[in-house]
Amino acid sequence: MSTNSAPDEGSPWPKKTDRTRSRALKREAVMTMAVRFFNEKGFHATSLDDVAKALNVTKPTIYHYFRNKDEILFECVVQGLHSIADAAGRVEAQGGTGLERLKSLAYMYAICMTQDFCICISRTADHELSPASRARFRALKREIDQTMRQVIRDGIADGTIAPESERMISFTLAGALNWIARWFDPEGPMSREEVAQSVVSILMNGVAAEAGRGTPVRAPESS
Amino acid sequence: MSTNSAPDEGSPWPKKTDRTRSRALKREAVMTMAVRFFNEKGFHATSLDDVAKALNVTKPTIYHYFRNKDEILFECVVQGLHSIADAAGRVEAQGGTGLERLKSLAYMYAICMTQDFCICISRTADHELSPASRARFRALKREIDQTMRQVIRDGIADGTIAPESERMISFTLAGALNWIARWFDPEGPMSREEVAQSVVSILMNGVAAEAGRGTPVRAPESS
DNA sequence: TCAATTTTTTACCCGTGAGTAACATCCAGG
DNA sequence: CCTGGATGTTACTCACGGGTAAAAAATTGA
Repeated sequence: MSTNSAPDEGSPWPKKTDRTRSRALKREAVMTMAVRFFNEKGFHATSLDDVAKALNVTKPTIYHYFRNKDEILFECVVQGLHSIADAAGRVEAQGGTGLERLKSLAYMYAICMTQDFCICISRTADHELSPASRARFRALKREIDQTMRQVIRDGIADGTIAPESERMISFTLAGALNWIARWFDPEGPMSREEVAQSVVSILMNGVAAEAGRGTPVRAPESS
Repeated sequence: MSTNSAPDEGSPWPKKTDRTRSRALKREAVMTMAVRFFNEKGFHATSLDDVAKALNVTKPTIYHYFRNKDEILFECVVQGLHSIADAAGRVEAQGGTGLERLKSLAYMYAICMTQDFCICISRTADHELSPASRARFRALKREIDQTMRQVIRDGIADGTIAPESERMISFTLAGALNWIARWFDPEGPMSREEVAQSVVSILMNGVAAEAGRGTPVRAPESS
């Protein structure tokens, strides 16, 4: 990384490191504040003046750390996506049946969805991002989706997951899990762990009691 | 309605009716066009000039039929909510066990979520509405939620629905169902009926095959 | 202490889009 | 045919907010 040949072992830390560290810290501070606004008021309704004021600085200061508003949003969702992808990666490596791994994955996913950067994912429609960011956003989401589908396929293969369409299962799970971001309240009656536990259990075992399992849907007459 | 005392029985329809009818038709036309833009580009990113141009009129014409932009969005989501509430009402009246009624409700809900006005509900964050509209929006959603919870309670009482938390069940279902609005593509491989059928079946019966039902979630180590 | 660099501010520009005023047009009914 | 209401247009106002230029302030290294 460094261009000078002197060893980095010297006790007094090189200034450069300190500089970049504090710069990174300030970027983080901007993102943490911004994501809170985005989640509460929405991306469009949040002005960078709002964010700046909340950080006790002025708008151009923010532009010293980010190229534009889009970049801030993008880095927020990427941060969230990384935390989910990490969890997914850990689960993929873990042993067990397909169902066991899917449970772990869904549980971790649910936990993530109660935190700011992931909440931001769920609330961000991709048309809010610039075309370039949008493409990368979608690609990252697809990666996670692929991991999930692989686990589902494994589970269907080993007989622990019901042989429904893998595509429909992943959409259904993603829906229920992403939706958590919309209603979870950290001040509410249940902890994030309890919520995750409960939602996953419902998804895995279904809503029906043992008795009525497998009966077809009866739609009411007319449209 | 009319101030004149003459009977409305005359064969040639009174002009007043015609007027109000065409006015209503034009309001509808505006909404149908607007909702398409809202769903595709988002509410904030849609300008009324866009909508007007697509209808071959100018912006002030739209203001002749709606007080402001908020009113348009509000009436769109209300239209969607009414279609869901109607379905919910029909299901509530229908006989059968709690589970059977919940299945019907979820099925109808899913069908609705593939249509423009309901898609708009799912994509509309309530901070996009004015405080007044937002309150009514929430109230309508709560009504539907109450109906759903009642059905769930009935099902738990009659033993056809698993005795999980009614609140968690309704959130999980709502999430999976509302999410349909985000990914369903009428041009895609499955019809709306097939999608609804499949999602409902997964929700009711769960993802797990018979074998692995009821085993607890194992979270991967660390966070 | 002084020069160079980074960080932050003040003071702007400018495009966009909601909403309006005032004028034109079209139609009924007397 | 002429008047009044409904419908539509042109031509605007105006606030808001993303983004920038340039100067000031703070920091660092010598």
